[in-house]
Amino acid sequence: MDSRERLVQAMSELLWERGYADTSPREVRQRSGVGQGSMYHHFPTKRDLALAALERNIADLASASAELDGPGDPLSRVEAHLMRPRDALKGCKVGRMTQDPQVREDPELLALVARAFAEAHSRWARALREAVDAGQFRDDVDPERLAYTLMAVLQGGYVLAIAQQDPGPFEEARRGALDLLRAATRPATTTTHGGRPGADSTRAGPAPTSPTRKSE
Amino acid sequence: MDSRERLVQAMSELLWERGYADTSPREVRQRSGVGQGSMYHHFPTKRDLALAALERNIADLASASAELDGPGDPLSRVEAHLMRPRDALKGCKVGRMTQDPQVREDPELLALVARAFAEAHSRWARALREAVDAGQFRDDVDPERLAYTLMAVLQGGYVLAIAQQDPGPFEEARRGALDLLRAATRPATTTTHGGRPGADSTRAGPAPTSPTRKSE
DNA sequence: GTCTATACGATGATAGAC
DNA sequence: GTCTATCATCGTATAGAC
Repeated sequence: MDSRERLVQAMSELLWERGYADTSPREVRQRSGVGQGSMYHHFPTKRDLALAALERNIADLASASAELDGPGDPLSRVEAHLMRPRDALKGCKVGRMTQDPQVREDPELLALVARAFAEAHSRWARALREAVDAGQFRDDVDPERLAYTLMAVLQGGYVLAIAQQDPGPFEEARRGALDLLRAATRPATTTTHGGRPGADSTRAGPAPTSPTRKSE
Repeated sequence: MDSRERLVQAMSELLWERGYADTSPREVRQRSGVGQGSMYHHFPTKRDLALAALERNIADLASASAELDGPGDPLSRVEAHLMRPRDALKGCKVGRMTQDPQVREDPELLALVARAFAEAHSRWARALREAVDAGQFRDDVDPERLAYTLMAVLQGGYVLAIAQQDPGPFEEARRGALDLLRAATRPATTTTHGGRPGADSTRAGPAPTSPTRKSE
């Protein structure tokens, strides 16, 4: 692995762990094992390195959220992506950037973050719209709005988990969102299950796709 | 206003705006107008000042969330607190601390944040439990879990808003949560569904609402 | 590309006079 | 309590040799 790659890798990790403002070139050099001269040869400023590292982190995030576009029925994809295993105490590589004062002040860094979230939103919204169109949700569900809600549950779940130093609140927060989502699904053929929603982990079977039209 | 108070006030604002790690004693002095000698007389270290300022910010937050315990029916209190006017682009005074690397590394600062969130959670959960007990929700709603979900929507909504530099995503995220909440309220009249214990309790909440759409 | 040496302002204080 | 002076270290580079 060459120096440039090691620098980007180290900075990507540090952006995740410590953010931008409180990460010094010194830490990057120590973690990467790259010397002073090499570092400033490849990246004239700390900010240039951060740009490259942030792009890397954003690409990671985008590839994870690609499962929203995957095969299977749309509601299952949404539920699966919501409940996908995540390290709550590490938080979101990209979401963290929004809390960094020096990122907020830097239009170029902020624009990358804005773009990443806009793309994530559009993936969530598309899957949700497909679910509505397939009759999996009550047809008064607004997919774009709900997409923001689910993204917020994840981003905010990280905040709660870090505050308590415990992944529990994150897991509960998204589980509660899943419960609510299911309350907004269109009634399936026979809903006689009596327990509280949430005993099962993810629903993978074919959707309750009843093509009945709205009755209001 | 004396020097001590001006210092705490300035630091409280800076913690909110820039966090802890990236706020320097110099900035505090400039904003407060207090001199070097005075500052270190009142607060031997930056951290001591931050402790006082964070306690102040936490108290502010607690007094805001007191409306969850207020008069009125519980579901209305929950909805009102969820939708209370908030400056999305400023974010949460306390939630922001969870993203500050130097706060995360400091057990005492982190403990204050943990305690603040634990208390907020218990207020949300109590109001939600009252709503369930009053028959305002489907009785399979888990109040503690839902409390985390709603807190996460707010905390995460700030992240989305800051990322886009637009309060819109925050407003949509919480509005979507409100829509889902209402989908989980107990229907007004009994459905064709078998008798549930307590299904005859008086309803105090809003109509058997369906989620409202964005373009209502 | 990588190394060592150097620079200069900012950070987070401490010392001691008034 | 407040002031000014001083300080060691860090952050963020730049210069120039190899």
